[in-house]
Amino acid sequence: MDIQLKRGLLDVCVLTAIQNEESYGYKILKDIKPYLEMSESTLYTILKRLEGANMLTVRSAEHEGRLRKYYRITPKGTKRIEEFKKEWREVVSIYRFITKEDTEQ
Amino acid sequence: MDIQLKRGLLDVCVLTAIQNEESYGYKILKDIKPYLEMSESTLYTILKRLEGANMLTVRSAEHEGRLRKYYRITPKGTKRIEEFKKEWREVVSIYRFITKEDTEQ
DNA sequence: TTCAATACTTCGTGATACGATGTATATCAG
DNA sequence: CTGATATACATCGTATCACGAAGTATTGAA
Repeated sequence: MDIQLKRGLLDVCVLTAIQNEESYGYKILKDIKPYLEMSESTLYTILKRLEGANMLTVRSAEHEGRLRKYYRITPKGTKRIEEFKKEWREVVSIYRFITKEDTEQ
Repeated sequence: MDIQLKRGLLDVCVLTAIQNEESYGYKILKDIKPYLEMSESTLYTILKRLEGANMLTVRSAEHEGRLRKYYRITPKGTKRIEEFKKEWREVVSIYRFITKEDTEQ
């Protein structure tokens, strides 16, 4: 899938993945992959960014000898998802513009 | 509208605007604006990029004392639009992932 | 012991949208 | 005549960002 087209979806996908219960990097990646290909470096970059924007909080915990960082969504993160849904209407109207102009169908 | 969300739509919008008949920068901008806010510098950057990618061709012509550059779509440009439409299905499936996870509705 | 899976990190790079700024002409109101 | 607005295109610098590459470290199965 075209990178540019992904860009507006990545952040919201990550927030969605931790929306109902806290999760950790590796699991988030697995959960998202069936819908959207995302590399590890991309995910951890996004998690840092979302943390910086106060859209999620982090806690570290040890799980079977390995470090895990659990991410939990904040109200600001939830708000971000809601805003995305509102903007989606605009996206659909742009999609209609693109398909409407196609007289060849 | 969020810049990131725009990114995958801009190129295709511009191609759509010249899909049925050749057009020029200023007119393309006006045609697209009702659907999607785009600055002049962005448009001309995109037109250059699409020209470099052989998705459109350019011819210069004088119109009432002013220079105009007319842009015409190429088969490669048309193909780009078609590919976008195919990718759209993936985008919709991602949108469903985002809304489906929302148990609060 | 070698490999895959789990788990997170950092660095560098290329792509790109956009604001700011500039050039130039036509038109129209005052 | 003057100033503002619309038309029309161009360039530069910057900030954002996705990603590949490479690295660290543990567990468990072949």
